[in-house]
Amino acid sequence: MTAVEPRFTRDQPDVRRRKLIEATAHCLAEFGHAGTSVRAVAAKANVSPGLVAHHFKGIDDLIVATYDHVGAQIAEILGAAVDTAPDDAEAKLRAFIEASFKPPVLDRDLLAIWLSFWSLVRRDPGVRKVHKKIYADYRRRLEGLVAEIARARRFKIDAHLAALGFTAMLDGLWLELCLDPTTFAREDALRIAHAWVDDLVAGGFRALAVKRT
Amino acid sequence: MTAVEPRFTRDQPDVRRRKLIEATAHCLAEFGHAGTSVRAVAAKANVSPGLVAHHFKGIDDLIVATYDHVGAQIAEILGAAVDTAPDDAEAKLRAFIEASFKPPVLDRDLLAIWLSFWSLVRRDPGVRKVHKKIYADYRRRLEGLVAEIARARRFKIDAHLAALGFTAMLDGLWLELCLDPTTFAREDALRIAHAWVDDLVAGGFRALAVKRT
DNA sequence: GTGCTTGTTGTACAAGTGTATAATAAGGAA
DNA sequence: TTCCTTATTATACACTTGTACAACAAGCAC
Repeated sequence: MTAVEPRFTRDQPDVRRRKLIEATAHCLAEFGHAGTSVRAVAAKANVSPGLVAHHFKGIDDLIVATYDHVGAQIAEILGAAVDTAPDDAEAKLRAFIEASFKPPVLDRDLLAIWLSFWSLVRRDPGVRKVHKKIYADYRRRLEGLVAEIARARRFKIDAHLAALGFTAMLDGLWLELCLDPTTFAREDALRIAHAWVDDLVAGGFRALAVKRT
Repeated sequence: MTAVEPRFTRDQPDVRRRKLIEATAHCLAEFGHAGTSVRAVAAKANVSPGLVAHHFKGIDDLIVATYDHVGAQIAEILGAAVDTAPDDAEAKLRAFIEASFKPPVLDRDLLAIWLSFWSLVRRDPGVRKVHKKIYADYRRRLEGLVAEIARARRFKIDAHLAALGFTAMLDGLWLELCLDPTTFAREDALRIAHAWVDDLVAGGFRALAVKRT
């Protein structure tokens, strides 16, 4: 009854790919972009280096897949926060803010993934495409909420521009908070973001009322 | 009269360091973080690889020096925009905005430097220190202008928080514009940033009036 | 001129990189 | 069971990387 345990286990391609993607995320978090190589990922996944090449074109391809995967997770978390909030555009916008500034969104490890992905955007058209899609979805959701608030409160605003600015502010706060949590706290970021909504609700940003030409 | 030209020229250490720093900036812009090695920098500077090691501890040290150098340049450009603007806080703030969204500040090459520096912040305490200093200076200038506007217009605001939010928005717009200039234009970024100032001048962001506890 | 300091080169080496390859074996199908 | 597909391993190769080192020479002091 000496069960000979197999030297390795076979996985379905998509299962193995997901495991490799998760290993890549851990490597980026632990070693950064420079320390994330095919071999490092393979070691993290307890797998031979050759297997990585069998499933992905290279380390860049793997990072793109990781961004795609993690990006979808984040979008789902933020989406869930909006969906479970009361049926009111302002409440949903505030729920979005709350979800943005707590884990797992507010997370240094996540920034590490984002940074190495951003550094690929310029050189790789495929990467650029994924980045564009994720950000477009991200902005569309906020733009819809802003437009709905304006409609309910009966004032005009260029929701597209307003959402662009709001997205940038959230992004900037998130980035700087992940980079260096000592300069200001997440409570500060929350106050700033909520104050922006206060101002929007009060009919602020009148300068953005006219549709851009 | 066959002038034997010297095989190489000797530079003062600080001169050579600056040349290497500029070569590093070019490498980061052209090849990205992954393609910026001691050898690549040396080649770009028409210098032997060994010389880089003679002046800098390694490639990371060089990137930090590059960030420090370029960061000071940018601070100077933005500072000059503020200083040459009319003696009015609002005008100065708007001049700051204008300078932020045109070259050489709005520049993909600059983002490449910033990205590779950000990716070092987490791991290296020295890098963290430089980053902290540059951002503190950056925010202090904006905070001063915001406070002056509030004083002149006789309303209360937490200038610290307001400047934090404004900085984040400028950062976010700048980042996304450098990453992908096709989604929105610099004119959009300008409108958004100026609208924020409009709102500030009109006494917006009243939610930030109370000093944080 | 002469000598000295040190910026600079060229080379060498060990370690790490991506990738290709043949050999292996896990696990489902028949 | 037997066969077959292919996920997986192990190894090898050519290349790049950071770093160390001795030799060299530019340019200043004298």
